[in-house]
Amino acid sequence: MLIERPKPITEQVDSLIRQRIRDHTYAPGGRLPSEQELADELGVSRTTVRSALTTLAAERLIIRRQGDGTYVNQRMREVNSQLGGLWDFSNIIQNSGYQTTVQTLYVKYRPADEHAANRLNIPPGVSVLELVRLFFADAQPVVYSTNVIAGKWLAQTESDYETKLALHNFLARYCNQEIAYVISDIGATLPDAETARILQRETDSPLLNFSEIFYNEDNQALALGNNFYDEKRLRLRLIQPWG
Amino acid sequence: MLIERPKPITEQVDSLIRQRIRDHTYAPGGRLPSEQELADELGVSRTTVRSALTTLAAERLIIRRQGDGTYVNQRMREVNSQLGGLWDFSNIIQNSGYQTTVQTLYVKYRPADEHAANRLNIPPGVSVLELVRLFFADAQPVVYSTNVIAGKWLAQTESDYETKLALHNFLARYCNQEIAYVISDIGATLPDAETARILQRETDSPLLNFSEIFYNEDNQALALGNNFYDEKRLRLRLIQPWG
DNA sequence: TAGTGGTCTAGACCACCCT
DNA sequence: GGGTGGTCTAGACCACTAC
Repeated sequence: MLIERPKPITEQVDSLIRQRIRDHTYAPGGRLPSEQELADELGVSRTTVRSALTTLAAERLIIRRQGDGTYVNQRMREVNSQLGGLWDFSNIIQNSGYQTTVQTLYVKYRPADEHAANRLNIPPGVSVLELVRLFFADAQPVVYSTNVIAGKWLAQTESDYETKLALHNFLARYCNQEIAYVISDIGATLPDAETARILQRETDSPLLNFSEIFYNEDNQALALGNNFYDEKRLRLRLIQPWG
Repeated sequence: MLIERPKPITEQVDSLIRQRIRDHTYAPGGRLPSEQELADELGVSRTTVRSALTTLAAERLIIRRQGDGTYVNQRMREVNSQLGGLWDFSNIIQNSGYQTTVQTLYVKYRPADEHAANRLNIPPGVSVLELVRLFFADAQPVVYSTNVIAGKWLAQTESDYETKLALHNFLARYCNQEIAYVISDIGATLPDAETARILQRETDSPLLNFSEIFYNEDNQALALGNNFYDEKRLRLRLIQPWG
C-alpha cells in the first residue's frame, strides 16, 4: 500500500548539511565548503545545493556572505526554539540540554464540547480523543499539555496508543496526517489550583499559555492544543529570522 | 554615495504577488494564475516565479497543490503575527484591524549598565540610546516597550529623532543597519506598580514579556528590547509553518 | 585576480489532478 | 490527455570579498 519513494535530492542535501552541523563536521561559526565543492562532492548541480542552503539560511542556521563564503551560525546554540516549533515541547526541552520525560496523565475518548467542535470544525458531541500529558525537563515538570484530536482522523478506535509521542508523530502514525501549519494564541495566565498542583507551582506565579490549532495542507483542522508552560523553570528562547 | 540598484526580479515578483493578495486581486481562498501564466505575464522565467512562490508558500501565505494549482491561504486573515515579526508591535496592532498610535514616554542617552553591556557586547558605561514607548491599539494601551541601542551604531548624536518609527525602520534610518534576526525570551510576569499604572492595568493581571536582542547579518548585536504585552486587550495569534 | 555567493534563464522530465 | 506544480540540470553572467 505505502509507496516508498526516494526523497527529493534537495531534502537529502538539506538533511545531510544539518547533520554535519549537528555533529560539528562543520564547526559552530566555521565555514562550509563552497557551493561548487558541495555540488561536486554529492554529484548534484549547484542549483540543487543552493536550494538546500536557501532553506537553511532562511532559518538562520547558516549565514551566507557574497564573495566570502557560508558559515554556521553559532548563535543557534543559544536558542531552544524556532517559530515553527513553538509547540513542540519535547524538542524544546531536548534543545535546552535536558532529558525529556513524558508522563501520560490520561488518554480517553469523549464527546466534543462546543468550544472544541467549533475549532475543529466538527459537530458538537462527536467523539474526540483527549490526550493529557506532563512534560519534564530532567525531573522538573515544565509543561502541562492537553491535546484533542478529532475522532474522524483516527483510523481505528484502538486504545493502546503510544502516548509519549510528539503530536506530529502521533498524527503521522495513527492518523496518517501531516501538520502543515499551526495557529497559536499566546497568553499569560495565573494557574488554577489544579494546574498549579500538577506543575508543582504556586497559584500566584504566572505561566505561559499556548492555545493551538493544528492544520494539514488542505486547511483542515487536525487537532487542538492547550499548554501551560512554566518559563520560570525552563527559559523559552527563540530565534526569529527577519526579512 | 548611495548606489541605486534594481531589486532582484524574484523580490519584485514576491512583492507584486503579496500586493495582489492584499488588495484581493487574488481573493482569499482563490486561485492564482499558473506559474507559466505568471512567467509569461511578467516576462520572466518560470524558475524566477517559482522562487518567489516558494518564499510565499514557506510562510503559508499561499498553498500549492501539485496537479491542481496555487491558492491564497484565507486563514492568514485570522492571525496578526507570523514568522519573524513577533517583536513588531506596530504591525501586530495594524494586522488586528486597529489604528496604531505610538506615544514616546522618553528618549535619552545614558551609560550602559552591566546587563545591557553584556547583551550588546560593549563595555559597561559607554553611551546607549534608550527609547521608551507605549503602543496603543485605537485608544487602548497594549504594549509598554523599552529599546536600547548601542551608541556606536548611531551616526550622529542628534536628538531630533523620529521616535515613532518601528525599530527596524529606526535602525535603518539612523544607524544604516538592517536586522537579520532576533533572539527573544518569552515570559509571563505580573507587572510592577509602575508598569501596571502605565498600561492602566491591575498588578494581579499577568502580562506577556518579550526580551529581545536584535542582530545584523554579521552577528553583531544592534539593540535590545524589553516589552510588556497585554494580551488580554489584544490577542496575540500567530501562524507557525511546520516542515 | 581568483574564488565566492547572487541572479536568472531555458529546458527537460516527473507526479498528480481533473475532465 | 492536457494542464498543473515538483524536481533537477547546465550554464551564463553579475557582485562582492579576500588576497
